[in-house]
Amino acid sequence: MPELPEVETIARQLQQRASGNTVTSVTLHRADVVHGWPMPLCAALRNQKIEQIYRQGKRIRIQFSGDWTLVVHLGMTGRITIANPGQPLEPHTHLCISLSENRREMRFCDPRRFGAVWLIGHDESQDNLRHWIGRKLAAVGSDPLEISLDELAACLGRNRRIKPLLLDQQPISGIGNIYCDEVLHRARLHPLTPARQLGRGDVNRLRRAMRQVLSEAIAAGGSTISDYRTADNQQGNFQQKHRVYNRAGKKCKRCGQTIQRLLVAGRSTFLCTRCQPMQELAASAAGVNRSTGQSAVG
DNA sequence: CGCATTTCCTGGAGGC
DNA sequence: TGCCTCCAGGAAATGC
Repeated sequence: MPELPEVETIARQLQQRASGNTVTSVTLHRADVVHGWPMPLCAALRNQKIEQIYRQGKRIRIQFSGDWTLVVHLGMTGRITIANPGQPLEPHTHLCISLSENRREMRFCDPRRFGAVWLIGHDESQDNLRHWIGRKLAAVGSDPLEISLDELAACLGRNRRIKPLLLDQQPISGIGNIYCDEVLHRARLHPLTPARQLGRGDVNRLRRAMRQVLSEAIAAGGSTISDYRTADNQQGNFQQKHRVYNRAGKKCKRCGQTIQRLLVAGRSTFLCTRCQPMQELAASAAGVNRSTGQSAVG
């Protein structure tokens, strides 16, 4: 399940190995992985130079000369790899972009097809993005590695539980089920804690936990649970450092308590109830930002 | 508004 | 060995 660290790892490798290349040809094996504007993608990208590849939330943006940007969402099982000439096609390879340098190919492969690609203009208007890509995908939330304390506090001033809020890509983009649980354990917050209830100290801990967990995971090349591979087709290593995710029944690496599994927002949720107790309502009253408590109408 | 549920899809795991 | 069922989940749509 590619989340921020996996997507960042892939984007950095692609930027290093593919940018500067010119596209010599494009083969689309499955037309329906292209969402949005019904654009002749292959023709549009041929002979265009790849200017830059970077991450935005969980998406990879590939910027071409000639005003085109290819946005890729890897969904659950998506991969983008750089293949050498003659390397056999993996099953479920949907899009191949041939590169000028050493006849290599950039390949998008996605067995479960929860992923997709969109071709948009560099400066596509928000109206167009909403229309062709969808409201949620058009909106870009704050990056968990760059969000300020005040911004994070503002995101949390909602009447929602902390886990569904972190999984919502609208306010904050990049965290998925695995890193959500890892971050909440590191921050010692119960996944069902009402976000509005968090005090300044909690928010600070949450922000620090996000930065620590995500940057350590990037340094480890991401987490390989099943399908994830880097652009060089390597596995990540961070799964060995998971403290709660997929560890139900095992001992908490911090306190030794047995890790529990819950269902939150329809997702498997792993936590240590000793490290992440559900706080009493009264206990947090002192730290709550009351100024955001009023609901603005109109 | 928030939240649970369902939908899309395939491969891997477990039961018998 | 083989068949069956269940399960994983990102994000959208739907209903309460």
